[in-house]
Amino acid sequence: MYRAPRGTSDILPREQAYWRYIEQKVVNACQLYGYERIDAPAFEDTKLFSRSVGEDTDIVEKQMYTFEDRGGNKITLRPEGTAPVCRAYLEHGLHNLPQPVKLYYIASIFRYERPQAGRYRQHYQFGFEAIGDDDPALDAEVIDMAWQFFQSLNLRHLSLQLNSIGCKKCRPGYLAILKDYYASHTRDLCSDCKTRLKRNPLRLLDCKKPQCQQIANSAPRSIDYLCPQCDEHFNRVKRYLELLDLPFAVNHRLVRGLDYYTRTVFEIQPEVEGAQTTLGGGGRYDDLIEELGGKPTPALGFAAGIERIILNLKKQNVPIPPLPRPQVFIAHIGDKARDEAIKLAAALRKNGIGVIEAIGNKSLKAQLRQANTLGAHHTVIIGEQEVKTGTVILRDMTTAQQRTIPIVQLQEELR
RNA sequence: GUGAGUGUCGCCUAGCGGUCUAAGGCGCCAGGUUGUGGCCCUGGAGAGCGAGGGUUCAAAUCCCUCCACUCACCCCA
Repeated sequence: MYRAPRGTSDILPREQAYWRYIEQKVVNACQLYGYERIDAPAFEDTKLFSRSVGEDTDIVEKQMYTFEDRGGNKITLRPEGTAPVCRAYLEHGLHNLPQPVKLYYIASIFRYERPQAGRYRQHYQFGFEAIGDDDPALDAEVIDMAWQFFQSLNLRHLSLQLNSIGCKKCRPGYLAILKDYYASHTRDLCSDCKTRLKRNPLRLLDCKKPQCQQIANSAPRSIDYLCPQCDEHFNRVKRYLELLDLPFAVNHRLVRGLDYYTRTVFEIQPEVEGAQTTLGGGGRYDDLIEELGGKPTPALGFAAGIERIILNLKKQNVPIPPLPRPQVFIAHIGDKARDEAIKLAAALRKNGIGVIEAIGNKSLKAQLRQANTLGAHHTVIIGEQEVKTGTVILRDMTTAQQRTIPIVQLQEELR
C-alpha cells in the first residue's frame, strides 16, 4: 500500500475549512494593505536559493530538495518564498512600477527535515513582500499587517517580538564583539553552541539550553551597536508601532535563520509552550535584490506557516465557518423517476442551485439517510406518482414538513 | 543527523504466551414501512494484530532487525 511520502500529508475534505478560512483572511488582509498576488514556480535554479538564503545556513546545507533535471540544470524545490518573489521582481522589471511594490503569495515550501509537530517536508506558507523603499513606516506597516492578520483569525495570546540586527556596515562590528564575549564563556557552552560560535554566532543567542540562555541573556545586544542610520531606523519603527498601539516587545535575542535579513526582524509567536513556537516571522532584506543582480533595492517581508496556524486554531478551539455545500438533495424511486431526477438536477444547477442527486439503486430510506448526513436543507422526492402527475415532493429536512408541488414550481420554492 | 515513545478493522480502544478462526464503540451498509432521514432495535461487511526473522508444543501477546508514525533536539514557518 502506498502512503504519502514522509513529512507530507493529504489535506482531506474535513480539513479544508481551515485552509479556506486562512486563505480568505490572507486575501482580505492583502486587499486592506494593497498587496497583489504573485505565484512563482515551485522550483528554481538552485543558485537562487544558495545565494540568497546563505551557503552556510542549514536550509541550503542539508534541507534543500535539489536535483538535476534531464537537461542537466540544477534545480531546487523552493525552500522559502522570498527569493522567488525577488527573482520575479527583477525578471519582470517591477522596479518600473511605483515603489514599493507589494506582493503576496500562498505556496508550498519544501525542506528535507525530520518531521515533527508543526514541521513537515512539504508545508504551506503565505507571505507578503514590500520591495523598493527603506522607509521605517513600511516596516511598521508590514508588522501591523502581520499582526492584524492574526487578530482577524481570532487567534489569541500572541506575542510580537522585535529586534534589529543592523546592516552590513554595523553588523560585522557587532559580531566581532559578540564573538569576543562568547569566547570568554566557551567552556560553559553546550556543544552545539561551540560550533555556532564558529559558524553562525548570531544563532548563539537563541539556544534553548538553560546554561546557554544565561550567557545569551547578558550577551552584548545588537541594538546597542547599530550604526547611526540603523539606530535611527529602528527608533522610528518602534515609534510607529507605538503609534499603531501594537504590543511589541524588543527581544535582543531574536535572530532569524536566513542570511539575507538586515535591520528590522520580527516574529509572531503563541504564548503557549511547545517546540515549534514561531507562527510567522519576517524582516528587512535590504541587500537581497542587489545580491541577486539588481540595483540596490531595500525591501522587507513576512511569512507564516499555515499548518502551524491551523495547529493553533485547533488548540484555541477557534470556531471555523463551515464550507458551503449543495442545498438540495434529489431522491428518486424507479427508472422513470430517475430520468426525471437527472433532468431536474441539471435544470437546477443551470440556475445556480447546488444539487446532489442520489446515485445508485438505493431504497428511499437510504437516500434520505444520505441526504441527512450530507446536511441538505431540502430533499426533493420523485416517485412513480409524481412522474405521472408532473409533481415533486419537497421535503424540508429541518422541520420534516413536506408537500407535493408541481415540478415547474420547484425553482421558485427553493429560493 | 541525535534521542525517546508508539504501531490491533476507515477512526478510537480491549486483549499482555494457549479460552483469538481477535472483542467493543464510532463510522459504513442493510433490515425493522409495501415510497421517507435524524432517536431506538436487529443484522452485516471490515483487521489476523506495521514488516521480516527468531524463541516456544503454542505468540497480537516474549526477543531481534527493519520500517512507519509521534514527540523532542538541531533548524525553522
